[in-house]
Amino acid sequence: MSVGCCLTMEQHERGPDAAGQRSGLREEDDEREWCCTADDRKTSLLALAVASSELTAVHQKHLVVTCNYEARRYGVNKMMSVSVAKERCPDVILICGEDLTPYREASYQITELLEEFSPLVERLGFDENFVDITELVEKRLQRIGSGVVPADLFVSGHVYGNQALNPADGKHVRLALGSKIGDEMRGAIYERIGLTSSAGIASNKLQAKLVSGTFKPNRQTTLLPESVLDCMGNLMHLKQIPGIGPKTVRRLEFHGVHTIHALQTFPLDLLEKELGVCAAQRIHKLSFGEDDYPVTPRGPPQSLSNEDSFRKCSSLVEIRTKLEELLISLLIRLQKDGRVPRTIRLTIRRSSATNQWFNRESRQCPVPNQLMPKLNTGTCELVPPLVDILIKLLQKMVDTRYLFFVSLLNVCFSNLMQPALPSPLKGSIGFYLTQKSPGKLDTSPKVKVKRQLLEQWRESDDLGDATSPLKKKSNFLESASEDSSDSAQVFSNTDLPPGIDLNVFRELPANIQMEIISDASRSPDQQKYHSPQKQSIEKTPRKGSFSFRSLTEDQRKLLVPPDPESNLSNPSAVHCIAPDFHSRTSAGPGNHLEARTVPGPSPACEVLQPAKTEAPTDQSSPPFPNNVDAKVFSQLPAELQKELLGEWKQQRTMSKADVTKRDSKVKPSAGPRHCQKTPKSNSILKYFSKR
DNA sequence: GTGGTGTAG
DNA sequence: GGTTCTACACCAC
Repeated sequence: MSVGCCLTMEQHERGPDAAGQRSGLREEDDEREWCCTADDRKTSLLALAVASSELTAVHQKHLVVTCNYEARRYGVNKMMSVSVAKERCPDVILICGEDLTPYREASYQITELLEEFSPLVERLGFDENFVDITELVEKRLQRIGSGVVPADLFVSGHVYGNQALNPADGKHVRLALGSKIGDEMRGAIYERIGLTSSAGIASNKLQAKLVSGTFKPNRQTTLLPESVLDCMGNLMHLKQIPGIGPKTVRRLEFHGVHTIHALQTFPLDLLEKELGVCAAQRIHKLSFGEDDYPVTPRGPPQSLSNEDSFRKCSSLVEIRTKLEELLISLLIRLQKDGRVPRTIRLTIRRSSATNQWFNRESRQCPVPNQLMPKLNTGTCELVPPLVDILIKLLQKMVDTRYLFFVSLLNVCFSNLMQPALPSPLKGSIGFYLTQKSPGKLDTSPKVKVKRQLLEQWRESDDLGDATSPLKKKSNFLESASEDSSDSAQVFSNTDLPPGIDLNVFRELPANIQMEIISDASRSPDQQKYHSPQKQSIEKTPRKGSFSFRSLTEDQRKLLVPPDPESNLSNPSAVHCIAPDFHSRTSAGPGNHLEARTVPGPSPACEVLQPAKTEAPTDQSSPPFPNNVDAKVFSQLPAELQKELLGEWKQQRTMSKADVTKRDSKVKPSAGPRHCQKTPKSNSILKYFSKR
């Protein structure tokens, strides 16, 4: 029999000495009464940012995604628009919850802590973890002696349905021991990270998850086998079963299945016809509380993505700006992760007159070989070529010669591979040896990672292709070893930075050893081999710190080449101000957005815009360009119409200057795309009628 | 490998 | 199909 534990983070109670500072959250949040209920879903970690003593809400874009009880007393609620929240509660403090960096990092700390108990930890979102504690339980059972049940055997926390424990039942004994372990885990999370949590202890993942929320906050519940059917029967909705989402619910309800009981008794063959054999059998079993899916540690994420949504984005200039921002924070994460992506994907969502929202659509392509080695080095020079690739992917989905509206952009790096060589640009090999969350190499014990790295080093040294990245590594070693040829020192543990295994260290090439040692002598804030906690907690900048807007001026200079010449020669390096967008996304005090410095020519000359084909800028002319059909325009949502009018008006005032600039600075041969003729009048109809 | 769908928090 | 920002599994091709 297996024993599983599902832990859900929920609360942040201690002062800045605990998780406040360590997870990079607001230091002033020193009193916390915040707690989340079982139905809070993803917001519990976001809630960490909420100062409970004040009226506080977390928002993403124009929506309040969560708020504290103080704010709720004034009528603020989740999923309420920010404007309504402000109306009801003018003093509410709004915290932007769009940058998930602090939550992601806190989340990985928790997972790592749980891995100290058992290697079988499966993350579910940012705030839930499944832990398979079967082995731990068995060990404890052996310790107390088989068949001998201690008289003081009891269940830590609650028992579902108040069912009495039967000490003669082996399953009961194991679950009781499991409850003790669950208690210890929650204690450790509280002691070391400062978060309270709820837990469910049961015989499988489904059951553990379902009971974990029975008593909240800061409580745990154990489900004994005899209560499983009760537990399932008490679920009010099909959607409460993890694995049954809204689509499946609708399909089930279409066939008259509205309750758990109805699902249990629904003929399996009909279910298989409707959902397919696999899915049908799975959810049928789930309805009885049966779940044979094992706890599966996922290791590091399989992809890294970043997205932003907006009401509309209709020009390549805006798209480029957005893509740059998304890419920059992604590249920083990629650098921390240490792996190299082989695939890049762009996902968009577009809006139109007829359908407010399209489903997402995406296109992906391999990352060009020449870019790959640099991708995790944090260098800014990759932004322009990557943006170019993304624009090409966009143009596979959208004909950008015509008017288009995109309301979401998502950039995703996937197919993440360990680099063939630790990048010298990274500055520290120790980084590879010790780096863990959130960009960790692996969640397995450090030694294993080190061995893998050493194997990689050995393997790569055996290869002789002069053009391969591996050979480049070798070249790097050769050049480096010239400097360190006399460094055949004998090192002891005291020479090494914390966390580096001496035996592993000794197997590294001499020059790499020197690099690690020289890293150790740097000032602490320069070092990259903090202990995992230090690295992920103390070094974590405050919320929003990884977005371009919040970078320091120096950082921006690093990321945005200041040379106007380079911008001229490479249009994709042009950076623009998008005041309209920025003002919409600005997030209140402490998170305001700044206009970006704009080297290079005006971005307006870069991309075809509807305004460029407008009628002469006569005040008496229609307010929109003459290639836009008035009828079609009138079908657009009022909001869009308003924004377009404003935009076109602005462009009209700018167009003269732009044309002059373009004529004087840009040669006709600069790029066919930029010189394409605008679509014929009314061609916008094509766009709208198609969809 | 690609692209879409569904699910999850 | 309520948002947002992820992440993964699965399937068809």
